Amino acid sequence: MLIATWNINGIKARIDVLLAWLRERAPDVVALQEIKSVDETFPRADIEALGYHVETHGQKGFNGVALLSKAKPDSVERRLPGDDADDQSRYIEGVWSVGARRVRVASIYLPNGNPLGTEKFDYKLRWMQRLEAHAALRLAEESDLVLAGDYNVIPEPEDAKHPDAWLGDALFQLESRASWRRLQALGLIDALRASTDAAGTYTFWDYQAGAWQKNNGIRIDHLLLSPEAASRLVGVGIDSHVRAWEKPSDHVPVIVDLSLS
DNA sequence: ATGGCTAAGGCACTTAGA
Repeated sequence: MLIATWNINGIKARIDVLLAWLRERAPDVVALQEIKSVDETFPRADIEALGYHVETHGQKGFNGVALLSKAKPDSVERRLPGDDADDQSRYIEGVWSVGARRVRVASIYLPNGNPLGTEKFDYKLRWMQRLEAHAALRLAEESDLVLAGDYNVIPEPEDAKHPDAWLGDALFQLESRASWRRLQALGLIDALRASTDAAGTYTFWDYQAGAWQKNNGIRIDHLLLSPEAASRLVGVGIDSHVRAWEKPSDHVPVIVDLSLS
């Protein structure tokens, strides 16, 4: 079962690229972030024509997450619990039956948090605390769980081409990285790091200053797996070639292959 | 100290991203 995450950076601007990648990869479940669209104007027909079911949690102008899947989910939940006043669309999760197993997949768009010293960074850290609490509840179910998304966290220095350049950035702050580590202390496994310790495995390259051409990237898009899911992990990939396509997102898809059923 | 680009809203430029 192929499960992917991709910050698409605007679904309407990226529909052709998305359809081409869906045809090429034929993933079973796709977690999208930054759809930058309300639910009503999400281009669902084009995606449904390829045989995908579409669940959105959109917002006007920015943010927004979605789940695409070959099979219709048994159930879907929107919003990360823990703050009823939070009206930013950054979380959606679904459950699919695969044989006798139940697989839960979340699409997460974690707040960027810049600039430091502002409410935005506080919001990022509070959001991460809420994610920790929610992940702990889900892990207690002891079943297949994939928390996929744009975490906006550079976990370690080897996850950036120029780590020093990120020292003053919310993505590489000790507090952000500490919360990331606490998620793993709960039992979640970083799928990419379960398969390789290689440096230079990036998922984002800025549009500016020839970052792609210089491979000046960072790894911020992640799939965290429950122990049950991790025991079925048979492959991890970063589809970095998509970054070289016409009109690309600045993020690329990251994908895991789970051997279920 | 310095975001060089891109998307969206809405129709000139601002906000947001990472």
